Amino acid sequence: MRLATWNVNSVRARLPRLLGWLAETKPDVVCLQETKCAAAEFPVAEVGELGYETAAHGAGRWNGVAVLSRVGLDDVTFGFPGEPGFRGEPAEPSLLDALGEPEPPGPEARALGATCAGVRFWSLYAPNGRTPESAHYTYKLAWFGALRAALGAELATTRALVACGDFNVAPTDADVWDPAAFVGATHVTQAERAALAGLRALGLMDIVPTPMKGPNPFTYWDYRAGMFHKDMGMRIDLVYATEAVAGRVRSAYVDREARKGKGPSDHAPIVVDLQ
DNA sequence: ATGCCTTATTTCATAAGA
Repeated sequence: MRLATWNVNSVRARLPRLLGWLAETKPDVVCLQETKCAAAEFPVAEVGELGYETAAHGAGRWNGVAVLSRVGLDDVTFGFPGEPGFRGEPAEPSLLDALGEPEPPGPEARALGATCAGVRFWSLYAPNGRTPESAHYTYKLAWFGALRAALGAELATTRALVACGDFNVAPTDADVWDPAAFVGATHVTQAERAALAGLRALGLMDIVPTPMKGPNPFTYWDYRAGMFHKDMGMRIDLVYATEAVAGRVRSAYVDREARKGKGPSDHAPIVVDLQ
């Protein structure tokens, strides 16, 4: 079985490239992030022509996740139990606050679970966090905490599970092009890395992909200033798998070819082949 | 060679990304 994860940065803007990549790479299961469209707007028919079923979770211009599968797609779950929403700083006290307990914000479209060929998949798009001082950072850590609890509950009864996607955390200093450039920034803080360690403590293993070129298994390069061409990137897209899956891994690579050329996503796909 | 930011939207400007 061939599985993949890819932050496509808009599935509709990326559709020609996504279809070409699917036809060439022929993954069996694909977890997509930042689809940036409502579920009803997802190009289900187009990927269907290539043999894929779709489960899509999205609410418009931000976020959005999906799973494509040509080996079955069952038990689809939109979001996870306890998933928090974002609560920003209110500009002024709202009328609702004055009336009592404010309504908690609903979760964003950042997680979708599905079972394909006997493997439980989670396509995940972690909050960015913006800066360590931001309410978005607090939200990011809360989201990871709830994710850990939800995955832990599933793992009580599930042996084969893959939680993959854009985690928006670089696991180590080797996973950014220049650690000095990230001092005081999000994606590299101790608390974010501890959140990843919490997931690994559930029994999930980090399937580190092989780079196609150079020493760094980066998966993201900013669009600006020729960052890709200088390999000034980050490894923030991760594949976390239980032993039952990790033990079947024959190879894993970052498809940097998909980051080249006209109109790429700023993330490259990770492709994993299982026995 | 791989090439210097892109996306969707309340669109000719903005928020967000990481």
